[in-house]
Amino acid sequence: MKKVKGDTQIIAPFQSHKHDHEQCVADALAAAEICCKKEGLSFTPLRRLVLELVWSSHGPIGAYDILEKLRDSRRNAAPPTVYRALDFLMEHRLIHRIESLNAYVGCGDPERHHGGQFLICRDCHAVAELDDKAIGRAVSRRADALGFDVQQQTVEVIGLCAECTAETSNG
Amino acid sequence: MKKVKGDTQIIAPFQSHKHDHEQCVADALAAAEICCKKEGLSFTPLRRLVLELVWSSHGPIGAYDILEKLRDSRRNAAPPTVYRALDFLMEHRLIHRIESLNAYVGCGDPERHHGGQFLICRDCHAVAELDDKAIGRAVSRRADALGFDVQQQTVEVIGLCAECTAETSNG
DNA sequence: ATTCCTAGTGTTATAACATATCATATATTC
DNA sequence: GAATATATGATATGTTATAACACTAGGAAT
Ligand SMILES: [Zn+2]
Ligand SMILES: [Zn+2]
Ligand SMILES: [Zn+2]
Ligand SMILES: [Zn+2]
Repeated sequence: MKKVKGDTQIIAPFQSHKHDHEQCVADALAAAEICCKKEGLSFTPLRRLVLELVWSSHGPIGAYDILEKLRDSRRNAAPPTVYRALDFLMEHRLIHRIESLNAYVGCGDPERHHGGQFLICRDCHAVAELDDKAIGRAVSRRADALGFDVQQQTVEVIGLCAECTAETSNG
Repeated sequence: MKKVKGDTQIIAPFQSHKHDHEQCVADALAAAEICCKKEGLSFTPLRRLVLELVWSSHGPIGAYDILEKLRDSRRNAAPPTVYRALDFLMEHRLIHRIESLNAYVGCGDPERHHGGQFLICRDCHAVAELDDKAIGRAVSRRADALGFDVQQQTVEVIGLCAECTAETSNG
């Protein structure tokens, strides 16, 4: 996933179905290393491995799917093993949780603080991560009008990505 | 819950902590009766009771909490009893599911088609249901720009409602 | 009226997701 | 190196949701 400097609205775009995902994973891990070093966090092998598994998935992945893969290298991993790593990664914004799927996805830009806005393809499970100011503002405006003090936003949009739409209509 | 004709943006506003909730429940059940009759749906006693339990709760309520209350009158109710009723109610838009809470809440206007946008108070668990065009447009605009075909939106905002904010700051 | 079908519910079991608790190991700090 | 804090191991349990099959009541078709 490549950052697009200057465009503060798209944290992570949809990737072509054929892109080099190995590179995405490598980049994300490198970014996480830097991020953790900068904040003095202990990015242990276990946490690193869980992050790698999350990124390796083609889309949001469930905790128990992570667990299953994790057991390839850590035979006695148990649910808490995974959930503790996920908690760490979420706390430090290296991953996000997709509430509507009970699943986790790598964050496209851990260094920037942002709420989660996601477009999720029902077909290929690709995810685009946004930090769309217009959406945020629209929410804030309505909340303000009602005297509501916003603490956390969840915006998850399910649908079909451009590639899948094309493939479907070409059939 | 009173409908505000002319304002198409707020499906169901926050209610005062002291409002007559019995009346909300009664109104909602009456609306559901009409809605089901109009569409030729069988609004059975079980489904009616589950809807009543959802509405009776002060905020979003979990399936197993519904189950527990349901057992007061239906001793051998089991999870499928509840989930089947919830499925029916959701399919016909009489309730919504709050993804971020794994909980269910009565719909403030079942006759109008709308996506779910919710403000949820962390303190008193009150929920305001919106159909804010500005939010919807902001999402659509960004989705269109990415060639994404939106099928379903989840917008759930956690925070503090006006009354709770006031109570908190007053001490 | 008998047969057939369907929608709704009952019943049991299990899948899927998440946390509590206590023990052990491994780093940091002094 | 002892004390402390952090991380992980291990076991059990809690919470949310669905699968699978049986039974019933009521309407349509013959
Ligand atoms: Zn990729
Ligand atoms: Zn797709
Ligand atoms: Zn509604
Ligand atoms: Zn409140």
